[in-house]
Amino acid sequence: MTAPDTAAPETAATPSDSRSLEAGNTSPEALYLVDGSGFIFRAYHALPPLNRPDGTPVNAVLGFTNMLMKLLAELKAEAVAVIFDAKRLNFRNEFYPDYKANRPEPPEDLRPQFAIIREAVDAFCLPCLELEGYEADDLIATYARMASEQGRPVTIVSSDKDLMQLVRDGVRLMDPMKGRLIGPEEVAEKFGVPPEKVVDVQALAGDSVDNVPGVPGIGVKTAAQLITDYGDLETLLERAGEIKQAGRRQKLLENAELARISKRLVRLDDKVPVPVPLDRLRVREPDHHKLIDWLKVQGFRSVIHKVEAELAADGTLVDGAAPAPAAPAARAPRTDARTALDSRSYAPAPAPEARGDGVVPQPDRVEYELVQDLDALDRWIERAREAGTVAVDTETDGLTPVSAGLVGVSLSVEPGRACYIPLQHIDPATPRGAAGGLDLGGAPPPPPQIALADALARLKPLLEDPAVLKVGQNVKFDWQIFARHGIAMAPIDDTMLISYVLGTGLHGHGMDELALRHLGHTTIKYDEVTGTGKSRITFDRVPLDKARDYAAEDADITLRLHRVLKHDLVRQHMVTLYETIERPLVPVVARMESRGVLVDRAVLRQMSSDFAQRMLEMEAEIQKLAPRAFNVGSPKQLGEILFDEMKLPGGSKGKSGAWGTDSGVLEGLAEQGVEIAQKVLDWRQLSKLKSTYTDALAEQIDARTGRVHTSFALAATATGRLSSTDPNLQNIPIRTEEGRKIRRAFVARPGHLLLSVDYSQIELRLVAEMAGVPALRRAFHDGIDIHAMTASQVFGVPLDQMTSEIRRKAKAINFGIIYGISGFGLGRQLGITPGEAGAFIKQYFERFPELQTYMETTKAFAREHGYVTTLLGRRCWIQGIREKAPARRAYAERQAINAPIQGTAADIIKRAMARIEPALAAAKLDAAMLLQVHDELLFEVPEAQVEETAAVVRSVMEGAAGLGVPLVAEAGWAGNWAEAH
DNA sequence: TGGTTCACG
DNA sequence: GACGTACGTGAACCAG
Repeated sequence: MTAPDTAAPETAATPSDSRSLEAGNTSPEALYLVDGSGFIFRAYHALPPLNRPDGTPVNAVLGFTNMLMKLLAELKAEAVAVIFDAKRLNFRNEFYPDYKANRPEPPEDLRPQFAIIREAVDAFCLPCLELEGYEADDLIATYARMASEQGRPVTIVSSDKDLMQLVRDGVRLMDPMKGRLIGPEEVAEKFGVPPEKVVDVQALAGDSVDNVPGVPGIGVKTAAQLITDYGDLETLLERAGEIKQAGRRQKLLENAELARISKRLVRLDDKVPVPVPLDRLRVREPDHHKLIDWLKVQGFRSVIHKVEAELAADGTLVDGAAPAPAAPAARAPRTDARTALDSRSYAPAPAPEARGDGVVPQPDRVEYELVQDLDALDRWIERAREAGTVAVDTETDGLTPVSAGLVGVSLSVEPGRACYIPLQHIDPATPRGAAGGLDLGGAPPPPPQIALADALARLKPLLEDPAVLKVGQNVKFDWQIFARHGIAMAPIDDTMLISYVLGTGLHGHGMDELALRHLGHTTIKYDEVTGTGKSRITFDRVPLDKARDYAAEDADITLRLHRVLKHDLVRQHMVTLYETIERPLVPVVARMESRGVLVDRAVLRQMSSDFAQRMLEMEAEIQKLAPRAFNVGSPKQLGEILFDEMKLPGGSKGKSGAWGTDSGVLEGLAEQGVEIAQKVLDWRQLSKLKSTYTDALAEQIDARTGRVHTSFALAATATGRLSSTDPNLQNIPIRTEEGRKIRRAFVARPGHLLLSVDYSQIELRLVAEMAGVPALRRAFHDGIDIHAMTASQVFGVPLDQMTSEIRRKAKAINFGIIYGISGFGLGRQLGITPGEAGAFIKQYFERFPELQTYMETTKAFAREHGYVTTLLGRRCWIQGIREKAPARRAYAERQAINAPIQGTAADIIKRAMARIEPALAAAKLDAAMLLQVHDELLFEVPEAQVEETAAVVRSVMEGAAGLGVPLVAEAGWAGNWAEAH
């Protein structure tokens, strides 16, 4: 295929088009070459699904149209060509068939948009080019060379890094999404070599996206170093024997030919036969009737409005004749209003998991089977074995993994095809209490289903088969259910965790949300199946056909999500984090939850009644001090009493119009001798302890295990931390003496002790490491009191003259650094004015300039990419970092500062957790990990093994990161948690 | 359901 | 100079 008939620049162009050049125009005409193919995908991912009135998907078309308008309006380009890839195969495939072979087919709803996008180019009267046997990039390279030789400036509009090799003086790259210009300097920054050597670097480093092999084990950094040292690829390969590092030398010697092939793959051909002469690439005034008609067909009403508004502003009547085709400048409407595409450039970078390329062809129809006999089950197991990957989901009669009964299992091995195996269903009409297999006479018989034991006996070998990958959504739950039936599910993958790794902080990772986001599929909701509220039934009472539709869909969707997300994981280079940090944690945390922690109910009960008693007394006193009776537990009423009726000073109202009565406010009043304020504070503390801890915790003790089983959420936080719910065991009191008592109720079982090991100052150590602050690093190396050291440096007080007051200030600043410091926040913490706090911060940064640089660099990175990264490579997406409102942006910037620190600490303890179990096993120790509290791990240990266990755990924790700054873990043990610290 | 408060790291 | 604040969580309670 040559130039497509939709473009028709040859027929429309007249000799007059090139007049300005022939007339010897003094400023040579700038040429813009638009990488159309690259754009289609960017536009597709940037916009949500969108259909035109006839149902045809057009989200990529709209994105593309907006981009074209913006380009023409903002750049006032005179010469533009939009260039597309012709076909999947090109000359590169002749000598390397695998080139781009890992590129999946484009998504189904993108395919029809390719032709429409060419219509768009035509509607704007722009040349639309492609060349069979070559890629768009080759055409771009050729035109760029031709124009460059005529001394014309060239701008390549693309975000494809493969085009960076074309950059030179007079040829620049423009990233249309970010609006960033890329010249030789930026290329050198990215590749570590000047543009003309980019191909050599790429040839060595390879490219997994395009399936360019490169030399295994050599990345961009190493490649740039080698090319810089040896000058070019050929010289390097000839002299590879001289390389000192044995591994690198061997790799290069072995893979020299691969590198040469890679170079041929990545080097663009700048001498291809162009379909349209260079001087015909001109912008012409679009035919507005035609343009608007076309926009109408697409249903792009907002674009039409903009075109019309612009034409009216220009005095060009829509009804009037189109201006002469020879008009040299683009007359496309200016778009001041933010288009959908515009807004992308202000929003966070495109979601990494935005599905690129239809990895999963979505089925037109689904086939969900009810499996009620062993033959059918065996057929499914066989299919799973053949496929090597099976999505698994369990249905239970409860949400608590330690007690929920297994009701059924669903499996899927190919998109659109799944089964549900009911195992413990009962007839919906069974009277409550008659379940459980006991024949109480009146109960109707259960529906036909395979006996639980028989089914599990067949499933066990499959679920434990090392050659079959079991995929689940929140697979920790299913793992626990199966574990209770003697099945150790492995190996596993978890779509929720993959999604989390790709989009930490970007969105939720529940299945319903993921199905909608990636598959455009609305799932059947659990509530629709079981009902809600009082009339909710347990899943074992759901009629089988309904249960099948719901449960099989879960497995089906999980499998389809797995294909999409696994692919994105590779593309986003997040495989390592997922496989080394997140996935190994699933069984570890599952075991922690299943073990639970022993809580002494008697201690809690005693405390509850003690608290209740004291609260009653306090409340009586409070009422006596108040002008009238009120509800002490109501902040609203308290505020009215204190500030409206008692007219106390220092009150301020929040945005909801209510008086603030938080502890800070009450403490202020108490200091002035307001008795009621202190009493309310005391009452509140007890109220909190009683309702949130002593009462609630006692209720959470599981009837069958006698222990408390929290649930650790693996994909909940924006930084990579775990969180704990039902109950939250990560916020058990410790800071006050009264609260600390609650920890005495957390005990070890007979013959055991609780061992607590926690990282000392891990976040501050990470700051020292990541920001590279020599003074801080040295202090940690030397084991100096870090806050005192900081105080000494910032306030100029020698260590031996340090006072606790000065140290306290330095400590507050150190913490402030971790939180993304602000004068206001620090001032509030220290009880000084924001101005005074600002002066401290300034002094601090003068002493530790690396910190300020680090913070600025981090913010700039977040602004550019939309995310920040931890030391182990986790990406934390920061919403609002490009917000114009200063307050919101400042908030996002503080998050951007904090996330890499908090997130790295989270990564490190996760890695330690995964390593501790094998380390204990190797040392023949029987300790059991029970809880993780961000920088602390709690174990239940046989008394005789405590010291040895402490040593093993400390050593694993301290060695979990391998940093320059030492990590220190401290251990303590006792019969209860309060004293183990 | 949203706002407030407060427990933890 | 305005913006409205320290970062990350979850649970209980009140009030509408």
